[in-house]
Amino acid sequence: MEVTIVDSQRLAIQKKIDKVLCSKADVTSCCPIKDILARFGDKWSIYTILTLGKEEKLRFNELKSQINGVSQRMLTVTLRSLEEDGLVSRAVYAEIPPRVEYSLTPLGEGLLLQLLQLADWAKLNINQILDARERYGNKEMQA
Amino acid sequence: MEVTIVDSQRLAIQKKIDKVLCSKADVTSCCPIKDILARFGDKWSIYTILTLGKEEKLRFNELKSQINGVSQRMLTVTLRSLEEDGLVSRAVYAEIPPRVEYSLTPLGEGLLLQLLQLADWAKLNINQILDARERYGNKEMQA
DNA sequence: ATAACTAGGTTACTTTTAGTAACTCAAAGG
DNA sequence: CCTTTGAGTTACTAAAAGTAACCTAGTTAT
Repeated sequence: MEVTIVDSQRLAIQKKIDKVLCSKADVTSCCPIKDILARFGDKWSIYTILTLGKEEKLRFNELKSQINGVSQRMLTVTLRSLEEDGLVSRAVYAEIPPRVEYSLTPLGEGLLLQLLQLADWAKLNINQILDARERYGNKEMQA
Repeated sequence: MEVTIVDSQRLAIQKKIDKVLCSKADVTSCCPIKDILARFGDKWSIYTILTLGKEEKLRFNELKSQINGVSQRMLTVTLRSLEEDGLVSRAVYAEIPPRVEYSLTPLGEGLLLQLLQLADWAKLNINQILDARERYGNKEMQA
């Protein structure tokens, strides 16, 4: 149970990594994984996608109240960038007061499914990570 | 091919999301997915994990030259935080000039496998995202 | 013997990005 | 005519990412 990657897997993994990393020269221009991860590196994007995943449509203030701690500006900025990438769609109804409904696009739902897979791994391993952090903290103390 | 999530899946997904989001109150304290994603939200962590995945051990400057564009400080900071979380291990040899070897821990290799899965999705869908961005850019122009 | 090189960092500084608080719009209700 | 409502902006501050120059201590080259 010590080794996660066995030698037979290693070669295939190395090939895959090479493809993911693209050639060294143009990491910034073509690397899809960087692009995708940059998308939810900021903490609000994940919550926004997950929250929108629960109900098919949500209005701005419904989202704001369900995503605990987000400010208006941060939610606006997050939604705009998700919309820009085609992960979230925004429907504006010309009413007063205004009504705007947000929902995941099919592409956004696809990403949601990936996030949930990652969440499964996270749930299984979070304790190992927390333990490691604690050990590291103790080591720091001594130094 | 339009709809990614069919109704039969919807309920299971909603349940999963609820678990992932934890209760609204303690998002900051317990949410594993936030913790995991926060880990490679910064752009260098992904590259570091992927690069370490290719070879079992790498020295500081080998890493630095393989991760195109990273500065010494950023690599140091990134490696320290990965080490803190138990994803990367750091072996120091008391020589002059110093030798320090970095490698993925089993936990880190587990995360690597997850990242590669995500990369598969990213590769399949990056064009849709780039197209959406272009459309959005054009819409902006008109406004 | 001193200048430059090495590996693996730090320190001090600058630029981006995240985040907060207060303001806007236009109509409806009191 | 003053407040409320929903969905945002604007102007500002705090925090994070990133850069450039420096450090250490022993080895080789001049």
